Amino acid sequence: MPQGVPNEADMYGIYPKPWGFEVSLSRAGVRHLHQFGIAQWGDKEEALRQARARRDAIVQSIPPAKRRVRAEKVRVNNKTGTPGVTPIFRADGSVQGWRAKTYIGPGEILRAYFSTNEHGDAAQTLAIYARASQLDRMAGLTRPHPAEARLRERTEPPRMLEARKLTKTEIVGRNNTSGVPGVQFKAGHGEHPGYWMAITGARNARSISKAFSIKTHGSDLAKALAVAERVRQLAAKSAIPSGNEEFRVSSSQLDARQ
DNA sequence: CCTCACAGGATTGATGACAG
DNA sequence: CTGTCATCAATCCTGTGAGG
Repeated sequence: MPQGVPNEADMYGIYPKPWGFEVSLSRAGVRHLHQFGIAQWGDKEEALRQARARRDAIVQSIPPAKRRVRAEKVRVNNKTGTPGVTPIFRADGSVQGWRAKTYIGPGEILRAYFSTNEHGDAAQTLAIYARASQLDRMAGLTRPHPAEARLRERTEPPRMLEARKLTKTEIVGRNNTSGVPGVQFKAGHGEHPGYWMAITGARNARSISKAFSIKTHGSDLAKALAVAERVRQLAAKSAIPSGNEEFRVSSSQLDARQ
């Protein structure tokens, strides 16, 4: 359908973002927008794969409008009540005739004219019938994008999403120094070597945190204790994730030390 | 500070309306 | 009959604010 400069075929409806990819398709006035962050899906390739799968699912489940339906829609600037049918006026303002015009495709515009001299009041009706006849020549769906039809008519269903989306508490921030979300290093004052700290935010409450001194536990154990504390904090928050490799590894490391 | 949902503006081609 | 302009609707793109 009418559009800006179309994306490359494999990127139809997909827009790269600094943080990942956005899927944005519009059907029947409804915008279908989904975002796939690199942090949530592990890497850029996986985020793009997920975005494509979602895009394909939308394209295959929601076809674009039929061209004929769109052509029959009465627009706000229509003055006759019948799209494609317009009166032709003489210089004195009287109606000279009625015309039906329909755009079928490039280089194929159907036109029919009915003068009031020849047909009288029936000219408008004849033009309306002609318009209906012209619309019978209009087939197919609107083309939102050159690649849309190929994607929609693909026989195989879109690949289902195998990867698990990370929750917010599992996402490792770009500036995270520990590799574990919610666990961070805090420098100590003066000669103190510092701390490993677990911190978890709480909805409608102050965040909870606990520090483990490197001076007391040593760097590795302090970090492991902070990771374990983070797990405990998440459990207390009733949001403990399952099957998270990061936590399993960290917990086993802690177990080996105790 | 980061992610993400949401909103809205810019851009563009298809189409209707209209003038000559 | 033909050309031009206005409008529409979808894609493309950017900004903002909530939540963590």
